[in-house]
Amino acid sequence: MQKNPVHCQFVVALDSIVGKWKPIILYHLLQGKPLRFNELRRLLPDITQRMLTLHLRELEEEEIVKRVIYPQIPPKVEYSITEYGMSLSPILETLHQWGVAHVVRKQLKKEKNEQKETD
Amino acid sequence: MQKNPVHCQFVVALDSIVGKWKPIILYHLLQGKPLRFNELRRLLPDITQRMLTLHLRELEEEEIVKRVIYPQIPPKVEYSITEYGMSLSPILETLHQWGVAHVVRKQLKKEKNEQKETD
DNA sequence: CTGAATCCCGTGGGATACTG
DNA sequence: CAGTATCCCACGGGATTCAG
Repeated sequence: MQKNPVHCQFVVALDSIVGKWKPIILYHLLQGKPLRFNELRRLLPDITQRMLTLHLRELEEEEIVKRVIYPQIPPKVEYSITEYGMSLSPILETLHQWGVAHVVRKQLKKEKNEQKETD
Repeated sequence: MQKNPVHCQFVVALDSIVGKWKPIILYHLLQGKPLRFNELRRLLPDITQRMLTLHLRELEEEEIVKRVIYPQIPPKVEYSITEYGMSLSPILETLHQWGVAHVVRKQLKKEKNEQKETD
């Protein structure tokens, strides 16, 4: 191992971001408002409880997300982005912009192909 | 599907970048010089032929990487970054920087913990 | 409400051998 | 040299059930 050129550490960053639901979780938390477990669930209708907790735990582990437990019945837990997690904001923004452009590009290409077929 | 808020398209970008070896492949190709198949293999000592071809095919599919075949014996194939692929450069750079910082941060934390233990 | 525990499956990726 | 073709396995992720 450790053969990665030091100049190539995006993998590290990717590890923190990758996971089927992490991006969208981060997206919602980056809105700023702390969200309860079930609020997140509602925002991600297709996620299972299991995956939501797993991903949140991982993000918490890396101090990207903060978990606050209010000791009361019924339980209340709030998740929010940490200050450190905020540092991801610009890179997610960049990724987002590229993503949008990429989608547009693909779409244009598709239309061109369909154009050809009707020729 | 299609429930992703339009404002959250980093997934698209991530798809183009993610894959065990894609980042490092891109890193090498972004150096600018076209590389032959076996040159890439030598640069990624642990990758299998299979995975190298698979990842290159995927990158080619998205027009991030260009594949040029020189019809000769023995065969010669060169891979290079496309102009479009170059547009990934800034986001990889950003990811890289964050990755480095993240590693440093983790290291510092680890040292702090070890410090505590010796108290 | 916020989880943890099980069980299960598809697929990304590895090892190895073969080919024009 | 630059790949395919097979076979195989680990693991990320899903469905479902139980619990404080």
